[in-house]
Amino acid sequence: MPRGPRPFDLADCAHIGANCTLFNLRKASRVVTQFYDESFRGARLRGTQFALLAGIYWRGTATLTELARLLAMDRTTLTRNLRPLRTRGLIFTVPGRDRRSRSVSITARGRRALSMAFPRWQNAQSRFVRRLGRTQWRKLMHSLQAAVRLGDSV
Amino acid sequence: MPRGPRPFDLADCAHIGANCTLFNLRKASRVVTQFYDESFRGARLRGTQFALLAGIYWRGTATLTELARLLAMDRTTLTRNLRPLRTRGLIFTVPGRDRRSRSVSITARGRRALSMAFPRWQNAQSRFVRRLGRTQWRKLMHSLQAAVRLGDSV
DNA sequence: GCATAATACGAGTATATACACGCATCGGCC
DNA sequence: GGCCGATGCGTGTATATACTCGTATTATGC
Repeated sequence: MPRGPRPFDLADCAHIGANCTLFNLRKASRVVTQFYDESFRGARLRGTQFALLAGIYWRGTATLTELARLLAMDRTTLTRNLRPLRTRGLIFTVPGRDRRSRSVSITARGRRALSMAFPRWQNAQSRFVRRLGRTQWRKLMHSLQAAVRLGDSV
Repeated sequence: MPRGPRPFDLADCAHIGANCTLFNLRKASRVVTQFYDESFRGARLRGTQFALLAGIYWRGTATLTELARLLAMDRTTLTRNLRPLRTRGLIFTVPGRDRRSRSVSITARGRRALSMAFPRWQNAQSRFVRRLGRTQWRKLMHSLQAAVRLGDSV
């Protein structure tokens, strides 16, 4: 007769390293972050900051909430990530339509920093695509964007 | 006659959101982390901590450096990530072969926590695979593992 | 017009991540 | 046996990330 559910699923935990989406995604994130930051070493921007600044440049003026949603980032995280950029005068915030909201924009200095760092991004990006192979890279990008879309509906 | 390289590549920066591997990977990482952590809400472990604990369980006893390499994680990051697990008595460290090295192992309490949280992981994992579609999920995993392998040779 | 829900934001707290640096220890070389 | 590079770790510092809570403002229902 059945003994009911096992109390321990420990044996199954052995396969988490191979099967867990979260584990593998974060691991890849660490690897790629370090890969890109190699190219940004010695620059005053990191890869993450460069991408954020480029996002602000691309988006034009946006409120914190809009930008956070665009980046699938918690709003309070965005606020804190903006701080080093703001301190260095690469971005600025002004009151939005409401007296509640604040809008973020890139400064001239920010545009200069962006264009100065662009070759470093290009270097990291091309190194990465070459090492992975363009076909495999495209698959990776498609898969990532499919995963990101899951967040939109939530 | 050629004018040399343009001083500004700002126009190209507009495409970073679509092309940058780092940006898209970190964005996906945020989305998926939140997706998994929904299932771990109310539990005493987060998704990341569960995965780390499962890794320690799977690996058996390992030094910090070995484990960090296995996770593609900076050694000092691992030390800090272990702290909350250690404080709660889910893992313990003993001197290794050397008097320099320290080995990490899971405790009985850690095994219990792991098996208690396993259904939550299973819930998140199955929800994710279902939402993404099994075929697309497999592609994602393959792509991520290919990206991770880039770190091995570095 | 006013009470109330909804929206927008920051601060506090905690984890996740990595680099630079320094300390302790080990192994090899003389 | 002692020096010296290599190895293993922890701490200090800084960024990256998200949740909870509190405050201010706006919109809505009556």
